[in-house]
Amino acid sequence: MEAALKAIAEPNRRRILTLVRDEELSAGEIAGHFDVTGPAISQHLKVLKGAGLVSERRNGTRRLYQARPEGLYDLKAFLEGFWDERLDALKREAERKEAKRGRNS
Amino acid sequence: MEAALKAIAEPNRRRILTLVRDEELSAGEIAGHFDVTGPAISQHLKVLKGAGLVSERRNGTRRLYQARPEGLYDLKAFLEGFWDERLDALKREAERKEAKRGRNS
DNA sequence: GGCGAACATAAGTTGACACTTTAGGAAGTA
DNA sequence: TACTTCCTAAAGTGTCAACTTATGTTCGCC
Repeated sequence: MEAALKAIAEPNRRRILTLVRDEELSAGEIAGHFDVTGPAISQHLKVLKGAGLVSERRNGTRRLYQARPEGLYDLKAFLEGFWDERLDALKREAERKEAKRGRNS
Repeated sequence: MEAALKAIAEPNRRRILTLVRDEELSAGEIAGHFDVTGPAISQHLKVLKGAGLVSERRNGTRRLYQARPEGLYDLKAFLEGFWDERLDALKREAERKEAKRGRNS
């Protein structure tokens, strides 16, 4: 999760991710959407791939990338868990107070 | 969302966030769980507060912090949207191919 | 084999950031 | 007021990461 989090913390990488979410694009096509140089995009793609957020497929001299939503699964689970367990804690707290009030009445 | 993402990309800040998720803790109590110095924790708390991930409440000479799950809402929505729209795109793609097959048969 | 296209990798620069030590401010206590 | 506690603010330092230009590397084509 750490790697995925670091990866999507960078705005350009989030943009790349949305670009290749629905369609497979080559590195050059991706780079065409940005102001930075090709190598910069290449490095970003490497980070995204290392984090498991994109897949790479070679086709001749080109490399095609596409999003891999499973790579975000752990992060999604972490966030949802954060909510759920927080709600559970609040619930337990409320029940504890309720029980205390019952004893005092 | 950007700020929240950068904030939780740092491991120590994630640990802080889980520490104050269910109970309100003072800056000193939080710092007690880490090896780094107090000021370092203070800076992390500042970042978390700036991102809307924790609330701060003063009580005498102490400052009490607690997680604010709403601060993660945008990020959660982004991740869920990433899945949902991706699935929609795949569905549309499948339907398009299905229609094409129908015409050719 | 030679050549160009599409990318990746290498090397170097710059800015951000997580940390440190030092100093300052606000609240409680004698 | 003086003193202590708790914490933040300021200033400095080392490391990392995002970018640049320059240099491979791999593939298709003549």
